[in-house]
Amino acid sequence: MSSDNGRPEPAAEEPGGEQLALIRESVRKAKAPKAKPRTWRGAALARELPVAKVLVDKGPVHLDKLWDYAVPAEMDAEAKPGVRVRVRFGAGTGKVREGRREGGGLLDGYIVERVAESDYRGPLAAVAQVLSPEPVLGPGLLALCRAVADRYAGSLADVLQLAVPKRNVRAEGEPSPPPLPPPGAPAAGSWERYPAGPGFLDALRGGGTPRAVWTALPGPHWPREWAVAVAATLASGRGALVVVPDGRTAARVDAALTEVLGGAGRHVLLTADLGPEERYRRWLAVSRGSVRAVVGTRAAMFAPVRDLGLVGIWDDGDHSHSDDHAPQPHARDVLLLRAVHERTGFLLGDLGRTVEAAQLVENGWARPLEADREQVRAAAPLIRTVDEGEVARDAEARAARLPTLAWQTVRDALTRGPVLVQVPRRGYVPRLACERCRAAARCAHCAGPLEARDADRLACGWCGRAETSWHCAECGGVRLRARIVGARRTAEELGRAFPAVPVRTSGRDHVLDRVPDRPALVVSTPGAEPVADGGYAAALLLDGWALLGRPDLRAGEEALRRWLDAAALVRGHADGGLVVVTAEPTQRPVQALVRWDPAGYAARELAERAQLGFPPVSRMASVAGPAEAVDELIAAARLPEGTETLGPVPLPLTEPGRPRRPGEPPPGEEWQRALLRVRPGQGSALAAAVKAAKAQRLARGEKDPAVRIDPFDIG
DNA sequence: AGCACGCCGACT
DNA sequence: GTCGGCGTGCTC
Repeated sequence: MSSDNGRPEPAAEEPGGEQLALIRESVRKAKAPKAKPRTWRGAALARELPVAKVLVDKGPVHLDKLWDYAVPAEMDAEAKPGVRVRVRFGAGTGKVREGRREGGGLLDGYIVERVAESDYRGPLAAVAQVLSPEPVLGPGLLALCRAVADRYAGSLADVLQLAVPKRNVRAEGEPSPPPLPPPGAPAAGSWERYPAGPGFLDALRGGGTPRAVWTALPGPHWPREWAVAVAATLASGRGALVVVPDGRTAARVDAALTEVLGGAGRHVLLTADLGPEERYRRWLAVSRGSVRAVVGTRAAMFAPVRDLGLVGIWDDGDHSHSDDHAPQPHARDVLLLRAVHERTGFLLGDLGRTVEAAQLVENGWARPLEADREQVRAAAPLIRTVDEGEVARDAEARAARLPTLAWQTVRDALTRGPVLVQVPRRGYVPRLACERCRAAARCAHCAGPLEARDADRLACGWCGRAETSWHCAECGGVRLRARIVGARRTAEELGRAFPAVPVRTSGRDHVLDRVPDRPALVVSTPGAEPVADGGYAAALLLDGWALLGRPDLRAGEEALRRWLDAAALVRGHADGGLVVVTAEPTQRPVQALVRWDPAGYAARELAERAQLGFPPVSRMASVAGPAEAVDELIAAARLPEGTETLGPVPLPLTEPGRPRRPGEPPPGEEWQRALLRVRPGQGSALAAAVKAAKAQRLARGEKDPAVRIDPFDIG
């Protein structure tokens, strides 16, 4: 019964599509293009609801609407809402010539709805084929995808490609296991360490929808705490979804869930490294309601969990939470949308705190879920700082390239266990800073970051204005210093210094998961730190200035995040854990680390962003493309009143050979980028205006600039 | 994206 | 007079 062939041979064997195509052709022959809709009545159409509203999933963006197709009677049973279909699209009108088949190419899509009548004034083509009877796009998932598309000024089709996995015939053919009954309520366990912890769990267990920003205590307990929160939600008869930045973390939470839920039947792990087939198998288990708890990486944010009671995200500052496919939705935002639309609880957990999380707390949408100061002090290691200036003055340190305190700390700690050494990755471009107070140099007009254009010319990276008489807004200084990325400290160097101790490395290429509880030096780049089974005895966080000097609005936040992540792997103060960070002790992120006060840091940062008109308080859209395209899009958009346009400024050329990231010019093309900035509360109006302008331009077949809402990687 | 239709210049 | 340029617009 295969119907996939390109040969239009025996009409009898080809159900539906061909037959209706013929009918339609005869209609066209019989009468002029317009009028006479429904002449195809009498064909073998479904008796009830013979019209399918179809969402075409590939092809040009402006097809971002529903199209009506006729449902042949043979397909009636299978052509349910949510199933994948193929339809003929385009160019159908004129091809009456003999010897050629009518209709344009076959496009994939989904049936969104079955209705009784079409309001399209013309003959309907038929659904060409139901690809599979599996309803993969339910009403909830569709509504979510629509909301995400609007939020990001993107097309529904683009979002669907992120949300619905590719079909796999084998996985789809298998039944999913029957659902297990909800588990019993778990004990609060280490959640007791947070005053509001047990109450949060009680609310979940009781069917409530609590919302919290959770600042996790350093140490190894948070994966299990996630598992307990999920179990409490399952106990209420609802589902739960937790999104984490990477597969390593997902595996840790998955293991904790298996433990807490007493087996693997009630939850699934959804990560990219499963491969398409297994991933689809698990996704189907969720979609079919046989599993109601999901932990996974960012694509799992769309998982169609039935009767969702809790959405969670861990470490929302990690860049992996932002999808790199258009329209680049961020897991935090998608889960926020789900929490609102699906009326669920919300838990954002982090060792630190992003400015966005601080905003959720500040505007009262979520409650802080934090431990008392004494708990924090006991769980966190002791933090010592070594000033860069001190390193320079200390002759011994300069020779050894490590300050004395760091040497002593390592030597001492190595008698008690492994020592972690965090070394920034190379390739960070430092930004310009005041020589006296080291505040970032910002544009006097729009507060964008100043950049050195060539030899001595300064210009703003946002609005492009030249700066000829810069002076520091903080201290009045007039001299800038451009910092240079220093040499990377290598594992070999440390190996020579401590010949008796094994040296392990973990970085982009080889990421270690765990290291045993034995003396060893573990050299790692930020984000790749292995977990030490008994906690590290100490950690060195080297070259802090390289993290702090990044030309990014989030440099401080990001540096603090990297440090907290590494320091959280070190034994607590009570167990002798010690961290040495080489960075200016006067810098705010450094002070926040020493006090272990990420919430305070984020609150201050948020206040400052508000004052300077930075995201996330102000909302922004970035528009990048060829100069005319950018200008035209902005001119055509009916932007909310008071929208500021910064730029356009030329973007750096893409070096050939390097994989191109979205929003970057193709090699050889010169692109401009403008930033649109609106006041708080106008973010969705901005997205809607840009989306409308994009659609309008695309309808005329013009090249569309790359639009990004809330870009986080700007100056 | 394709592929129509549609309204102005070089040609038999 | 006709053929044909590719500039707008539609595709169920």
